[in-house]
Amino acid sequence: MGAGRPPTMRDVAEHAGVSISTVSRVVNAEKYVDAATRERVEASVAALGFLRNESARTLRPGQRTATIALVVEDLTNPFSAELAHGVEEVAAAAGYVVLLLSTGRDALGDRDEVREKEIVGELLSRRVDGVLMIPGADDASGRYAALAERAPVVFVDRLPRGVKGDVVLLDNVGGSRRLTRRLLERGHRRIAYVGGDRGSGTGSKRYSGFRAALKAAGVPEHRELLHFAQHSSDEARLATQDLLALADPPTAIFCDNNRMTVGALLAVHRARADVVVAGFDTVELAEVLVDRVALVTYDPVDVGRQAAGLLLERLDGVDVAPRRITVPVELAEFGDRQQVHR
Amino acid sequence: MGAGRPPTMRDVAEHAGVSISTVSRVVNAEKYVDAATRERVEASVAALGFLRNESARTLRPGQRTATIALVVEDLTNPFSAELAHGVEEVAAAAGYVVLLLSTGRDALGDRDEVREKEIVGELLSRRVDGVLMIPGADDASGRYAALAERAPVVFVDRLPRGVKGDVVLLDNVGGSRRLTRRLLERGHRRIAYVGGDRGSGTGSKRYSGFRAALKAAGVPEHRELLHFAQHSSDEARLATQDLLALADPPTAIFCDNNRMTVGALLAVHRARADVVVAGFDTVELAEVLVDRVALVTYDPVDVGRQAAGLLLERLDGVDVAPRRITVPVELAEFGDRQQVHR
DNA sequence: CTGAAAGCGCTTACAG
DNA sequence: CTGAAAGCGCTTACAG
Repeated sequence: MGAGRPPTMRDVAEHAGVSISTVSRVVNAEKYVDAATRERVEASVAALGFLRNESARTLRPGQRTATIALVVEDLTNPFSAELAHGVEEVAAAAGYVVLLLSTGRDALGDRDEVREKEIVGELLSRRVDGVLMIPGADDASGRYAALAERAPVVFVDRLPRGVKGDVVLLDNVGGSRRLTRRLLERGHRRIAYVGGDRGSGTGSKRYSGFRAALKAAGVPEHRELLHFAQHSSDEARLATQDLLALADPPTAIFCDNNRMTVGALLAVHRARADVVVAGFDTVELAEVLVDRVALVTYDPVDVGRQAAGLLLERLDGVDVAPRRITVPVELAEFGDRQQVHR
Repeated sequence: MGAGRPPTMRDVAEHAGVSISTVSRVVNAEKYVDAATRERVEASVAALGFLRNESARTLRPGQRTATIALVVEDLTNPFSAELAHGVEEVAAAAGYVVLLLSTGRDALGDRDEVREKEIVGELLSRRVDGVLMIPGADDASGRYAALAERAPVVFVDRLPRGVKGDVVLLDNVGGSRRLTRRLLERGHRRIAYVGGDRGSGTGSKRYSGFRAALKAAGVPEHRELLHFAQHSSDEARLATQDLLALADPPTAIFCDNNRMTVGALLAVHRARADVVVAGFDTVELAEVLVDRVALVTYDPVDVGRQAAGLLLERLDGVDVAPRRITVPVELAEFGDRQQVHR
């Protein structure tokens, strides 16, 4: 490891007996290079194991770094991981490379703003060509706007308040409403809600869909059935445990993201409770989990592909007003006893 | 988006009325800068929104790119995603950024060598400071060796034949052996094996552990119970289906990675079969899945942290013989009917 | 088709 | 403590 100084174009030029300009032309596959010269240079490139220094190439204004960044909160969430997969796939096919940054969360479960500002600086310093980002809820500090001013940004999953830019969204309201309506159709009237961050655009959208469905059906919400601000599957598990212990427990539990669903499934399984677990997001092996599960599903890989596609278009010079793609979602039911039967 | 040319040190120098050298000193927090000068420069940096161009900095020999690369096969595998999380965490804390590359697999389920060579070129061109890589089984083409010659590489999960370098391994043989022994202790004698890529160091290690346990117990292997080369959970599901349909079906099924386990769980669940599913790797919600599950578990995030740690040490100049870390694994049983009872 | 030269934005001895 | 100058490895007009 750590060999000597890597060969430069100058080394190649000397080896091939041509000028640096000519080496550059060959390396960049330009036309108007004599076939024999080209061959000689290519032989030297191979002989020396020359690989163009990308930092040097990038230095000249107007040159791209061929790098895009993906900023997520936490890659251990399958949504982020699958998203990243879709992004990488599309980026690689277009000759881009992906820089991966995690924002993490602070002790309260909020985005770490300091870390996010640090990340924005990092991205701008490195002159990435564009950024894909799952943003926090708002942009009070102006960090997203500052970023978007200097580089094309495509937001994923939500658009922070006060920022404009391309965005790829899920049908959060529609998905929640349809799932809730389905539960109502099955006869459920006491439907609990176990939700994550209510401040995140995503969470509030999903809750509003849930609410709209109840309202449309004339079914009242029950205070004691609503649990917000659960920050982990473990917290969701405990919340669910509480719900199941109520004198008049819910017959269905709506979970507003995959972490919540996992927690609820665990609690329901352990209690051998007779309740439908309904959730937004795919959970692997859902059908094997609990007797009765209903999910809002979609393909996070596809979300990543679409977001990367939008960004690449911007990088190719597409200069139109901010665009919005909404990825459709589907309903999936598992277990044959979805109906309420109490 | 896409503002004008970003400000350079020269702009800052003019704005502050000092030389470029002085700006550089301030930006790099060097000593021996007059306090007043420093303040003036810092004010100009803030006023102009200056961010040092990292490509330019990097150009000078001996300067780091502060970039490490992580090369995985497929980020949709939770192992890779959690690994990436651990890597990013440690890298970020040390001031490094992570470039994420996926090799993918070709139609036959093998590593795409062409893509891997492309990736190696990309990494070297970008002068990443170091590389973390889950390698393919061998290095017939010499691509890993070529990479390791020019940059510090830490291999993860397996060391390709014919290459030397630091490596972080799991206790594949030991984990498989212990799990298999446990099954034998529970009375199982007909234990099937559903395995992925047998050529990958990982797969062959896990199989040899399985085999060693059977041998030690004097239990013969049965040809019809061995299914190798399953490339997806779906293939594993079908293989399991076949196993369950045998005249004399297995009482336990050993799955050699998480994909296999998922497939087996689905098949067993659908068939309501009375069989223990045993597997290497964690599968989320394992306890909720099937009546009887036994797993070899470990923390992939920790694997990532350890691998990144080794790499960072190399980058800090640690110059010792190739090192090997083996991450311990644990056994976890779910369900209270692990014993064979037929 | 090819080369000499300027310049990209930094860092780093070298003077002072 | 500060500045002028060289140089990192490329690309790109500009001549020829």
